[in-house]
Amino acid sequence: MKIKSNSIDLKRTLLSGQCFRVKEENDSSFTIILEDRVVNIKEEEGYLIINSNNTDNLKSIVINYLDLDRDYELINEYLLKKDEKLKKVIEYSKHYKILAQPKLEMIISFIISQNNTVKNISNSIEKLCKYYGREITFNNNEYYLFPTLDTLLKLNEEDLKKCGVGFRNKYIINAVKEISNEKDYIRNINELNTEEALKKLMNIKGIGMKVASCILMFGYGRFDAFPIDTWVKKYFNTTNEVEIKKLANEKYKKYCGLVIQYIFHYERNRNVL
DNA sequence: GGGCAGGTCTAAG
DNA sequence: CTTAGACCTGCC
Repeated sequence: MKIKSNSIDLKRTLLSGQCFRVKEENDSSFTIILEDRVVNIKEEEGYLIINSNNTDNLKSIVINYLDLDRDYELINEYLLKKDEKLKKVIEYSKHYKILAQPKLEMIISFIISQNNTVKNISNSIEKLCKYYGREITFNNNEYYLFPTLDTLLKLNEEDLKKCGVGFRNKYIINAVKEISNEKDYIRNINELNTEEALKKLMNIKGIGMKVASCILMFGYGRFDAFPIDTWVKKYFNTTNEVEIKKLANEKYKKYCGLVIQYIFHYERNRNVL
């Protein structure tokens, strides 16, 4: 299958640290695991060549995941008008998009991310999927889906330790319980405004401000929830999160989270990607 | 080997 | 309400 690329920069978008389960292949295509299937994407002259073990509804799933329908050009123009100093940041990030990733996976993944390195996070998630996710064969390789809520619910602390998540095992068990205790927990989050959604997520032990923001940003496409980390603090030259938040909210309004993510991307990756 | 990594919880002032 | 310490693990 072939769709227009809408000038997405696959490398920067997929390898920038927002996605923990992506593999860059030798032919410079990318393989990702998306909900119920394995998908390979290759960029070619303004188009994306898509392959998958399951072609049902594939087009709209990929478009949604890569956020291809959103007019980033328009947003970027708006932001640049608001703040000339963003020029370098936006120039670097203009073909970078915010992925819309599976929500449960985001919740668990970002709980694992706390006080951790990207490499460790990826390893843990990979093991979690390999041990407890459904196996899929694609192009003669084995892949594993992210485990379902019901499967996760059956795991004990030892099962999780085997995945190398360490002390976060208790957080995951607790989170999974909370989520399944409320009917449609995952969907209910989406009914709330961003501030309420953050609060609700943070009721789960192991989810703080940073993790909750990441979940809303990368799972729910909330461009006004944003993760403040060391890179962002460096850019603003202050460690005061309240100050950064206020400043960004006032200046960039409903795109403040996107700007923060651009800044993170720029500061963290510009020397390597 | 010690230190550290996209944080969060807990206990104590 | 603010602020140290502790925390699994793997890799530099």
